[in-house]
Amino acid sequence: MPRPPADSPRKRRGAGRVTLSAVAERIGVSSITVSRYFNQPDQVSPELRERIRTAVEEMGYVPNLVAGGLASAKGRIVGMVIPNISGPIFAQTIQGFSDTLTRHGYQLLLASSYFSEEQEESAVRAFLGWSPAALVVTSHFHSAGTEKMLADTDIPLVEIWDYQPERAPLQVGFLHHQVGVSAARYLLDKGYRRIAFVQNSVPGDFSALERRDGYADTLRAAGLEPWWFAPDENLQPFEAGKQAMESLMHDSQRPDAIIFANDNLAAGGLLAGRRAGVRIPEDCAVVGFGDYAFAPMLMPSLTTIRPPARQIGEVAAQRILQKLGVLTERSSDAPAPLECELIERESS
Amino acid sequence: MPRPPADSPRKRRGAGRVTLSAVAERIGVSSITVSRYFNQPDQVSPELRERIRTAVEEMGYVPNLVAGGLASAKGRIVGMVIPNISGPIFAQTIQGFSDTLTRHGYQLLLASSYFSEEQEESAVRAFLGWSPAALVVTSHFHSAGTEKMLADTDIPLVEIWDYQPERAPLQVGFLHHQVGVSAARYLLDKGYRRIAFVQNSVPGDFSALERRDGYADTLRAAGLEPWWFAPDENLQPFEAGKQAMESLMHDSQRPDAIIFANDNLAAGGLLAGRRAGVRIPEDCAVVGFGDYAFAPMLMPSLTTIRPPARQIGEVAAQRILQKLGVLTERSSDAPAPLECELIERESS
DNA sequence: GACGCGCTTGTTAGCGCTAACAAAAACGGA
DNA sequence: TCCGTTTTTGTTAGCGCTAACAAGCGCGTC
Repeated sequence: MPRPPADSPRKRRGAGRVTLSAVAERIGVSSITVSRYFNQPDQVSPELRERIRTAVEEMGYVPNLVAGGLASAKGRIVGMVIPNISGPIFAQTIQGFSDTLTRHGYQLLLASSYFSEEQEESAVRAFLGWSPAALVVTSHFHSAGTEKMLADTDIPLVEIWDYQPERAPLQVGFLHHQVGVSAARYLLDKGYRRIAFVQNSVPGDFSALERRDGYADTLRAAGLEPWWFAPDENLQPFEAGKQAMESLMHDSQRPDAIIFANDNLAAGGLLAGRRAGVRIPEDCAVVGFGDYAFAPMLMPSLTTIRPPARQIGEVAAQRILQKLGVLTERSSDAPAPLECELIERESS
Repeated sequence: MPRPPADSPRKRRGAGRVTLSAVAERIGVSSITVSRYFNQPDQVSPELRERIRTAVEEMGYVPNLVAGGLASAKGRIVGMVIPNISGPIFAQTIQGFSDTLTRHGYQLLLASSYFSEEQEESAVRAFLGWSPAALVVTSHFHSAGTEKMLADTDIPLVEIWDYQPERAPLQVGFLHHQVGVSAARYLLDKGYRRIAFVQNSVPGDFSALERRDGYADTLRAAGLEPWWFAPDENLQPFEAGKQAMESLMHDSQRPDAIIFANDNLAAGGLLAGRRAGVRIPEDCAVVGFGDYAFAPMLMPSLTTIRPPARQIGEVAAQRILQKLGVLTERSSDAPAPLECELIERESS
């Protein structure tokens, strides 16, 4: 069904669109009344409301949010910059965020940064041009330009994924360091002593390093020496995990447990281990991070730490809606880090 | 770092923002010249360009895209409505779409429909309010209201995921029916004869039904009787897959191969089969759809059909950019369905 | 009956930018 | 040198909507 070309006696600009004043004229009221019908319906008498509703429907009027945004200097749009969209975790965060926002009539403007500060900066700049009602960025690492832009504006900001007490009011996330601590402590409690860590192969993912540091601190506190393996940067996570497992199994200090920076790595590790005849968890326990969809499907199923991925999105949206006055603040909303959960399965 | 409150002698509206005319005034030109600097730089002399560049940087000017969009009646924003964001396949499509768009200076406005025509309609309505440069919707099933809105506007439209020859110019997707045919023919060629199909448990996902029909047609053409199992609608796909496998294994007509409507179902089937002592593929072959990330990690690894998920997003974006005149059409761009690939692994 | 109050509707003046048209400046060839 | 053409810059008039203020109206109160 091809669209017709622009209408022939075409107007100079904005051709063809049904406007607010057209609706108003049709039923003989002023345009501001129709505007109120959409924005503050209680201020319009029920009788008029009904007439407007009918006219809007008949004429197929769709409010021009661009014009509305310009006039009121606040559009019902929220920008979100996230490292990637298709990652199993961030996708859930986006979904939770989008669902909560949409329920309250806000729209989501999305861009991905691939952990690059430059891409983040250009996304933030573009978003600011839309005068969004709020902005969401991932983590607390930003370029100087981004920081400046964000500081120069009054637009509410939320940082997700990480959590830092000193920036608490604007953060919705969890303590990555604590994740490393939990994983290490869990393995120590089970009696493992030669515990290695496998880093993420994605450059720029600083939160993975914080998890590693949590692991390292915990081992040192127990009088043990932490050590980690860094896979080649150009490898896909699954391949990187295989490489790590193969390498660690040939280490003179062969570990009896491995913490992987994420489940993709761990899945690769599991496979490489199985191929090399390593019994898991008897010879070597494995713990991942992320609780990706496949974690319970693996063989053996994967012990992992589940981040509150969807919850982060939902809470971030709630926080924003509160700042905008759409949601009234609930009493128990003192900023606090969200909780991760250790899911124990067969691999440990 | 708390934001300061609005500046004290606050202006009535749009307080504090650096405007185009402020930049123009600063260097003593008219505002249209600065506007041209951003939109048609070649029309501005190099010397002025340089002065403007400096002023923009010093003043931290960020173009107001809302105002620009209103004035020119075309914003550099593209709306996309997709069933869900966190599904393993659609996430890749979104990523490919977003990446391609962003490279050309367009922004992505995203909403999810959860296969609901009503939610799709309200998303489309909201998007239209932003006068997007183009719109992307999933599949060709829309409510009457959606169809009407889309027909009443000149905004370029692309339908992704499905492909129908009769609507080809606006579709970017593949033939779901063909997927069912491929899977069935593949199994027939390998000598399987009692081939069952397991439906998706998500209501509204019509494309899964088309895959089933492709399977059924192929079996009938081979003189065999197709039959399928429909899991309970409230079950998660993984659980639904288990239920299906358990049920089919107790069927008097026990199948020697099963095609699952997607990989999540298949993964559940694999697990249930293993638990029940069914040898895969010796007792029963399994084929999925989607090539989700975990397909190669399962035990046994899963034979599946890989849809061109990311490619759909990229091609949709290219198609749009061509319609907008941003990308010049390449010769070989006659509309055609994209190709799926059968990935043979251990489960068959 | 005058007054105050709340409710509903209207008037005016932009929001910040760009399309269309217009004019001035630079250039080039006979 | 002059005129036509191209390049560069400016003027004007909105895009469609809403903030702020204003005004009309009905009602109850003293």
